Amino acid sequence: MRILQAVTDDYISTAEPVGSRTIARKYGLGVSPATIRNEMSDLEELGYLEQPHTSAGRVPSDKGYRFYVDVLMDPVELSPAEREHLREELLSKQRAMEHTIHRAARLLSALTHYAAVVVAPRPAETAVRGLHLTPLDECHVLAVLVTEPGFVENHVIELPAPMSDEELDRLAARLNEFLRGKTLRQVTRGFLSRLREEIDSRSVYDETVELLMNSLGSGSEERVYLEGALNLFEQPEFRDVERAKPVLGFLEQEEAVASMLSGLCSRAGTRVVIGQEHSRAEMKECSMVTAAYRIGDSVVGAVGVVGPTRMDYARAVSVVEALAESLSEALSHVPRRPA
Amino acid sequence: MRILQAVTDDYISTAEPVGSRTIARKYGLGVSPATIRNEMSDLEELGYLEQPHTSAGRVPSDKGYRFYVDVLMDPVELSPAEREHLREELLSKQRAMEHTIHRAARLLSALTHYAAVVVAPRPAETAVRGLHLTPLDECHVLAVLVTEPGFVENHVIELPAPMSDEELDRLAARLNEFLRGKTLRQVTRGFLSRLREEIDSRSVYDETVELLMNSLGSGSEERVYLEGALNLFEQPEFRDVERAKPVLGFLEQEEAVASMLSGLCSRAGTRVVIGQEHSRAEMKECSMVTAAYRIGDSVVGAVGVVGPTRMDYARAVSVVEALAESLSEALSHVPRRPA
DNA sequence: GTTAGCACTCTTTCCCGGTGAGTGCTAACC
DNA sequence: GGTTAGCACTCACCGGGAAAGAGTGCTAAC
Repeated sequence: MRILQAVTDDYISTAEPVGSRTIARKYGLGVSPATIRNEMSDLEELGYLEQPHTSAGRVPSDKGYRFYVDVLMDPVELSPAEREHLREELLSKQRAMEHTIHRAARLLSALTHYAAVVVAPRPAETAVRGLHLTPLDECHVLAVLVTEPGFVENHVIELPAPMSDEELDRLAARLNEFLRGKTLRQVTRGFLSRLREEIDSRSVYDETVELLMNSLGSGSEERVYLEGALNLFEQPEFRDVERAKPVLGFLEQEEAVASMLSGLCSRAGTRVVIGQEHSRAEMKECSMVTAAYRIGDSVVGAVGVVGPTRMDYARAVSVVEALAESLSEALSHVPRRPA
Repeated sequence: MRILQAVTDDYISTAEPVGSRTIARKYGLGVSPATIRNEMSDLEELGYLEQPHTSAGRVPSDKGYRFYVDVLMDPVELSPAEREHLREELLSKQRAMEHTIHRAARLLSALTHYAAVVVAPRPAETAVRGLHLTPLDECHVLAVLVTEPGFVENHVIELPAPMSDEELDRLAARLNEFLRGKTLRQVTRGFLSRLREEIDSRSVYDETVELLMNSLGSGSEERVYLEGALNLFEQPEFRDVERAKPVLGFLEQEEAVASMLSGLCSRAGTRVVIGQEHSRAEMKECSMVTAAYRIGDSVVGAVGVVGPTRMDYARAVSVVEALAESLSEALSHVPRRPA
C-alpha cells in the first residue's frame, strides 16, 4: 500500500511513469529498488498498476486511483487564506445571482487548474419569490420567474387569445399570491385545478395558466457554467488535440453535463468518478470530482471539476467541497421573508 | 491579379502552400508554370505572397488576403435552403430571447465551421418594456429589467433603508410608467431629477432611484455567446495546442471580446479584420468577420466568426451577413405595442 | 524476505541519405 | 518584351539505423 501510494503521488505530480529507483530515492521506504520492483510486479498483477510498455515505469490504473482515493490519499486542508478568499468572493453578493454562480465556476477552475463546471439551481426545486408577466404584443407574454435565492428565469408564451394589460396584471397578482413560497415541483395538478377554480373561470385564463405552468415547469433547462476548459491543455495527457477534443466536445453540451452532474449529486456529499467509471465514453480518459450545494437543506445544484485521471484528487476534493460549502452558504444566507 | 486570386483560392481550400505547377494545372490561365513563377516572384516582392521556405509554394500574406477580400474575391450567395433554415431557426421565437441569441451563435458556428461570437443587445440601447422590483430581504431588492425585444436583465441592489412591500410596489409602478418605451441611455440626469421631484420626496426613495439607475445603467455588461470554439481545432493552423491557446484564451474573456466587437460594429455593415490588423496580439494569427445587427434601425449588437487568416472569406461574409440580417428581423419583428 | 548484479527490452533521440516538390536563373523562342 | 523549356539548386519530409537511457525481470547470494 505504501508503494502504491508513493507511485500514485509521484505520478500525479510528475506525469511520468515512475520506476523502482525513483520510489526508493524519493520516498524513504527503507527498502531497495529490487524489493519495490517485486511489489510493483504484484500490484500490477492485482490490477492496481499498469505499464505503458515493458521498459517503462508504472502508472496507476483506474482501479489503483480508486483505491488511492478511497483509502490511501492524504486529505489536504485548504489554507485559511484560500478559504477566506472563497467566502469573500461568493458572499459579497451585490450582483445578480447568476454572477455568483459564474464566479463560483471561475474560482473553481482557478484554484484547481482543471476545467470547472457549475450547474445552476433548478428553478423547479427552488421556492418562487415572484412571477411577473410582461406583455410583448397582443398574443405573446414574457413570464419572468424569480426564485428564492434571487435567480431569474424567463419564458415567452403565446396566449391562446389576446388579453388586456389589466387582465394580465390581475392574473399575475393572483398567481403570485398563489405561488409565492412554493417550489414549482410542489405545484401539482391538484393545486393547479384548485387555482383554476378560484380564478375567474374564463377559459382563456384557464388555458393561459396551463400554458404558463407547463412552460415554467418543463421548459426550464438547467444552466451550466463551464470555466477553464483551456486548463486541460496544460495537462500533458491533453496536449494532443485529438485526445482533448472528445472531452471538450462533451463539456460543451450543456444538457448532457447537466444531467450527468445532477444524476451524480442527487444526494449531498462529494463524489469522485474515475476514468472508466464514467458512463459517457467521452469521459473515460478523465476524472471528475463533484459536490452538491444546497439552499437551506435541500440540494439544488452541483459543482465539479474535470481533469485527467492523473488528477490531484486530494486537492480537488478539498477545493470542491469548500466551494460547495461556501456556495451553499451564499445562496442560503438571504434570510427568508415571511410569506 | 488572376494569379493572386488563384493562389488564395487554392490555399484557402487546401491549406497547402501552392506552387506554380498547381496553378497552371488547376486554374487554366493559359500560361506556363514558368510565367506564373515570374509573376509570383513579383507578387512576393510587392508583399502579397510569402514563402514558408525557399523550396515551398507560396502563401498569401495578410496584405494579400486584404486585397483578396477587397477586390478579388468572388462573392457567394447562401443557398435559398440555408437562408430559409436561418430564418426558420431564428424567427420561431417561442422561447426566451436569450435562446434566440444563443441559437444564432450556434448556427453561425455550424454554418461556417469556425468559432462564432454573438454579443447580446446592450440593455442601455434598447427600450425599456418593464421594470419589476422583487424584495429579497429587508434591505435587498432584485430589480428585473425587461427590454424591448424581450431581454431580461437583473440586478441586486441594497436599499439605503428598509422599505415595505407596498412602498416598493408603488415605486416600481411609478418607475415603470416613467421608463417604459425609453432606452436607459435616454434617461439623463435631467430626467431623473424631474422624476425625483414628482415622486414622494422621502429621501429613501431618492437614494433608491439613484442606486437603481446607476446599477441598471453602468452595471450592465454585454453578454457574449461563444460557440464552436472547438471548430478551430479542425483547422490545420490550430492543430497545435500552443498555437490555439492564445486565441481561445482571448475568446473566453467576455469583456474583451465584447468591447472588441462593439468597437468594430458601431456602424452597420460587415467588417473583415485580417491577422496583423487586429489590435489584440492574441488575434494576430486569426481573421474575423463581423456584422452588426439591429432592432428597428438602431444597431444593438454584433455577430462574428473567428478563424484562421486562411479563412473562406467569401462564405464567411455571406453567412455572417445573412445571419445578422435574420437576427435583426427576429428582434425587430415583435410589433411594438402602443405605450 | 531482501538485495546486488546483469542481461534484456523498448522507447526516444539523433543522424543521415534519399526523395520530391518547388524555385530561380538562363537561354531560347515567338 | 513577354513567354517558355531546361536545369541546377534548396529544403522539408520521410525511413532506417545506431546509440543512449530508463527500467524491468530474473537469478543467485545474503
